[in-house]
Amino acid sequence: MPSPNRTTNAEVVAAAREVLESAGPAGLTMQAVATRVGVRAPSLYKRFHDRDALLTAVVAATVDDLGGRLEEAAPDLRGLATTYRAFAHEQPEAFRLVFTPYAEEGALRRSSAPVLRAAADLVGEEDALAAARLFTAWATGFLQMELAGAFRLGGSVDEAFDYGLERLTAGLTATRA
Amino acid sequence: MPSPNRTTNAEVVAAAREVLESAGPAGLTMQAVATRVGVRAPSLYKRFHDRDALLTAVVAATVDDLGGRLEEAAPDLRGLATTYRAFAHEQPEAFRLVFTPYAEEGALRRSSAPVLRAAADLVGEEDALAAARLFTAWATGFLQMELAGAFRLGGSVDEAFDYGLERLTAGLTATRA
DNA sequence: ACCTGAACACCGTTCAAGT
DNA sequence: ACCTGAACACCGTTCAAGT
Repeated sequence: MPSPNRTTNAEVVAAAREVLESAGPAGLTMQAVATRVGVRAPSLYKRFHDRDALLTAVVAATVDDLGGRLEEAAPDLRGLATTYRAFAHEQPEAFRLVFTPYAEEGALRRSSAPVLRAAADLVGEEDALAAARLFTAWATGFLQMELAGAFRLGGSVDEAFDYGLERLTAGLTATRA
Repeated sequence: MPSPNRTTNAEVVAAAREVLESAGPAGLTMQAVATRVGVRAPSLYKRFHDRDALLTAVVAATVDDLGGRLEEAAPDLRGLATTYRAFAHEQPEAFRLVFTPYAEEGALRRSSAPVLRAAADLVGEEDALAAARLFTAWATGFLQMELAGAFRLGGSVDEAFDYGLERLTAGLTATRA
């Protein structure tokens, strides 16, 4: 058996995540990833069908990572929001890709369990899904705007985050009109 | 004066927006845009420094377009949310780029005026900015998730949108804790 | 069975030469 | 003054040939 495996899928994905964060999506080239794991670019095609498939794997690993952090977070909306935001700040480039067509629904569903539980605690099982979507949409949008620099003008971003979280929670617990 | 202008910046941007929607970001090549306006790719560099500059112009035009739609919308949060969502469905590829580093803060600020007014009507001038950010973050995140297919499983997307809008409005108008 | 050099297609970009 | 063909660098991808 000549030429034993010189790398693994997991190692390639880890290298791709590092390249993504340090060089952005345009810098995430097959050659850059290959060099980092010590092979040549064509070898990556034995493991991933094409660059898109590698990107999909990168996003899946990112979502799993995020899901793990959320499992460890304080199990209420404030704890989840804080953890979610810290993750976005730590891995901004990968975070930007989480809600794109690169994300598979399976990974997204797995990572949303902690949010669903916190939502159910707050509003009951019946509205849990809609409440979780409200929370996730707000947090995701807020972080995308923050990362895009849409808050460059006016006011404290931290205060806007706190205000949003507080009003959102108030809305979820307010009696139904 | 030989070789009079064979196109204009506005025409190039309009062509780029069409290519973007029909072929996605990867299909938005300088050649595809050039062909559509009847010149060769190198000619575009007389008008835009590089592809990134063209993309920035595309996003600016998109944000201005969105701002105009919001100005014409019913001036409350429900009217704005409906218009915002219709725009995202009509130009999904461009919408995805609005909250990326391609967006300039100037355009974003201009297009946010209607949201700021609706927010001020609801919560008063003091909290208008934070309330507008809460609303915009939720709507943006919701639409990004919807476009990414993150709602493929479970429940009606329309109902989730209505629920979010209703709870959000309730939270903004609830008395402060 | 995995890895690689060589090759090809395609794209962004530059620039000298046209009109 | 704007436009273009030709050229270059770079990247994704394929594949025959190595071990």
